[in-house]
Amino acid sequence: MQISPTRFAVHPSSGVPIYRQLIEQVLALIVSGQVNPGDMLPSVREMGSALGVNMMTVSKAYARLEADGVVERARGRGMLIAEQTPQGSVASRLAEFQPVLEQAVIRGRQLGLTDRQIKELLQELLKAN
Amino acid sequence: MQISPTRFAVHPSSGVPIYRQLIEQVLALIVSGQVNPGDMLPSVREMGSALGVNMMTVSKAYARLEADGVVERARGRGMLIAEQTPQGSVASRLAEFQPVLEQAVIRGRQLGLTDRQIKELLQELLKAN
DNA sequence: GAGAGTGTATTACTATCGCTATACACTAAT
DNA sequence: ATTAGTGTATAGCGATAGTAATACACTCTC
Repeated sequence: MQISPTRFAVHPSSGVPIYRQLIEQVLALIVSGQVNPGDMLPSVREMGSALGVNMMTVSKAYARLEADGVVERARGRGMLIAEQTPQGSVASRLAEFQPVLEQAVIRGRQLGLTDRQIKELLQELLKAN
Repeated sequence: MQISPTRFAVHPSSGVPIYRQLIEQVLALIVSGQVNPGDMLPSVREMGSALGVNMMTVSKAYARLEADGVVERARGRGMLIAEQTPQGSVASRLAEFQPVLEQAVIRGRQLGLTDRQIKELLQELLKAN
């Protein structure tokens, strides 16, 4: 499937870098199952002109995603969503994930949320996706 | 209580800015109950020389914490841990927390972790602190 | 009021980041 | 081979971030 650039939107003055917004949106599309391995991302020129940003900015986002094994480059043809095959043992992936979740927990606690509120929100988020 | 500077450690070449490392560590000490409202942070000079960084770097961390209401400045005396009284309704705090947790969830999914694994890790982290 | 303890405003230097313009290299189809 | 489509290397510009040196302002104690 050809992924339409209308699936994406950036807010240049949001403080969040454009290329990072694109990365987040691609990842979100993948983990929520809206796009699948083999699907093709819009070309850097197409995406760039649709969003009003330079194609190199789009390329930078794609390059990061490729480095993380999220997409694959098909030379001369474009970028396609890769088969999502996590590397390493479950234990090592959990170890990588732990500090991420831990920071979120600290923030939640600092906001004065109860354990229960945190758990319920997680439950919702897991269900929503 | 006077908080000892030996409770802190920074890794200047870690890529994470020093002042940000300090902020994280102060927050972690608070949410885990290891320090309490009224406790005094090390002076910027003491902390700075103990960690081998400039006192202005420490001051920057303290300033951020103060702006977030985490610590209070006692002019001429030092910085002390503030009473942690979250502002705003529970709903607004949950709204603020949601994107934070959501990003963590996306990362976990991308690492190929199951909902169950994510929930169990959260459970552990909540219990640990 | 002097001294020793606080934090901070100012200034400056460096490195990195984020974005862009342009020219190049590759692939597929004609 | 040519063409039209891919992504990318390179270089440069502007802004911001991170750290530091110095001088200042405040508070408490004596």
